[in-house]
Amino acid sequence: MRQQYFLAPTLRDTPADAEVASHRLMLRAGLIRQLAAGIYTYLPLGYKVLRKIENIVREEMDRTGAQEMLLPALHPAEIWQETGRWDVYGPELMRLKDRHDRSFALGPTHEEVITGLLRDEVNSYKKLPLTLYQIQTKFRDERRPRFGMLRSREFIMKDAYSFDLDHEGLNKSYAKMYEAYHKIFERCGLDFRAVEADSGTIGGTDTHEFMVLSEIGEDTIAYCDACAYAANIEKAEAVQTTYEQWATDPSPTVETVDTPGVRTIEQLSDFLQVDRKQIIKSVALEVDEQVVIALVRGDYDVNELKVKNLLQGESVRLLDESEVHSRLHSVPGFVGPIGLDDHVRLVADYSVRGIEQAVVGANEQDKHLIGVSAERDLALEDYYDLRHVVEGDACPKCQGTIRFAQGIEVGHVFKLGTKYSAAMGATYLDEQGKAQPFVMGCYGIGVSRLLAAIIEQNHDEHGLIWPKSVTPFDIHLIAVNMKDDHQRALAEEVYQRLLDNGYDVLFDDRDERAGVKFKDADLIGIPLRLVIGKKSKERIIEYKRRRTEETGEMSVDKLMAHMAEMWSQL
RNA sequence: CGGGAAGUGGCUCAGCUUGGUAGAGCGCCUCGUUCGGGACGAGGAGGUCGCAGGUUCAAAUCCUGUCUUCCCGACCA
Repeated sequence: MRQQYFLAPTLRDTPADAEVASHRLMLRAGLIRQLAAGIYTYLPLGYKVLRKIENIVREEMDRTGAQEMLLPALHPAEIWQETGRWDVYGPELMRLKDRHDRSFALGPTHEEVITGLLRDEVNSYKKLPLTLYQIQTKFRDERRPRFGMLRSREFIMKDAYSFDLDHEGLNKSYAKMYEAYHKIFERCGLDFRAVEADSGTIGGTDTHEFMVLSEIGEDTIAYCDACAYAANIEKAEAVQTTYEQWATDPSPTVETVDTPGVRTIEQLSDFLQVDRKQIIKSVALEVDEQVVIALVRGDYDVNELKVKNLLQGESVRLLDESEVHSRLHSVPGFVGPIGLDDHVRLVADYSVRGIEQAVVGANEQDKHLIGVSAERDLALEDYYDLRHVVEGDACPKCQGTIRFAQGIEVGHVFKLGTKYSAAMGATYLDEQGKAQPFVMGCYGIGVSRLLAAIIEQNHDEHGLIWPKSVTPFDIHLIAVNMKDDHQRALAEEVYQRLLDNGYDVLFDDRDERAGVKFKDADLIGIPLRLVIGKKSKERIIEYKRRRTEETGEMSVDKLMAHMAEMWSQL
């Protein structure tokens, strides 16, 4: 491609609205332009990379035996109503009406559509297992699109769906995908971890997220410094903490003390001169319709998701201040586990077990209770893992220690089971002629997010640095001075020879000064650069590797041998 | 949805406090000089100052409303 007419408008100044590196560089290097919040145009350069990523995904999917297809992006409301997700999915579902006032949605994911298809088209155990996938534009009306392509409202996703006879089959399909995902992200040149996760609104049991390690990642990963254990912080197991670690003398009787205006654990710890570990934190939640108080030791935080999962609820949220009064008959900042109404469900984290002389809220303005014994005074049936892990926790799998890292979620694999097939009556006939629901898995990769994640891990202060596998061009050929006849002629010759030998070349044939060309080349980040300049009369040209900045010279007559060697070393 | 910031030519921004003529740098076009890390000179094109309403003889500037974008939080595949 000749750069003179190639639409890759580079910017000298950083667009004011771009904060994160990938967004900034994609705009500056001319990969994308923004149309609206979370909605982007892919310019030729950006689209070229995107297609390379798609092809890696496609190759690895095909290798597992999955079949590519394309489902509609526009979905009639009825199919979403069948599974109940028309209501459950909420405002993130982009909805619209046609001229007859019929409701539609722009697909944010395709469980309904694919399950509906299989319900009609596959009826026999003889046709299973089956895995189908597509690479397609998805729509999600994010509350807050941000970080450029990392969280957008219209994005490109690869979604795959497996259909099996039973859970054993699902496990095999899942394992294949899990392995394929590793290959895909390795081929993209990424530093990533597969982590255990919560399944969220898509539903299902087992699930892993694929996280690209990055400081700007929105997810926190808890990983072990000794073994392979890694989990999203929302899911990470907290090891049962034992009584002996913080036991104090047995409690005397419970007393009420005045604590005017003391509302936080920190203030309380200062005010009463007690260790935070001696305070029992009471968090007021609603799980589905049920009011729940979750107890955790004062130096920990409640993981709401764990509370929801313990009670097998569908939703969880904090009660707001007015609800603490109206539904809990307590006072915000002074909520405690003693003297609650019967309808309130009390659950406690392992860390609460055995605390003596504890401090808790009194459910009265400006009052706390002291001298509480968890065993004696709290009517607890049992203790559970309800807290967030913290750095330094013990690993749940080995003797190691938990550390945190930030990650960008680029892939997610779920075992759905029969959640959708049962809801939609999607069944096959087994060998006994009996109808059985498909046992399903679903597997997503945010392809456009992957593009941004690759950039987050592959750039420097000058611009992009493409991994070989996804680079938009193989070689950036620069003629320093297009007005010099020797240089121009040699550049044209080299360009043709590279093309003839199968290299994809961006040829900077613009009538620009050398500095402009070099700056743009650094910004665009093609891994190999060939510069045709002063020594063109001697048929000598220079090369530079973008990533290492290594430079050198070569004779044009040995061009192909050199290129083959340099390319193989990338 | 709560909090904060910002909308002036393609990009980065000044002007607004104290109302009166719309500016700079980069980019773009023409000519000349230059030509290995974002050149220089001269000339030129390009802007209903986000939109609507109000105040005023007069609004980019003051007032009200509204839309959009970004950041933090809440929320979330």
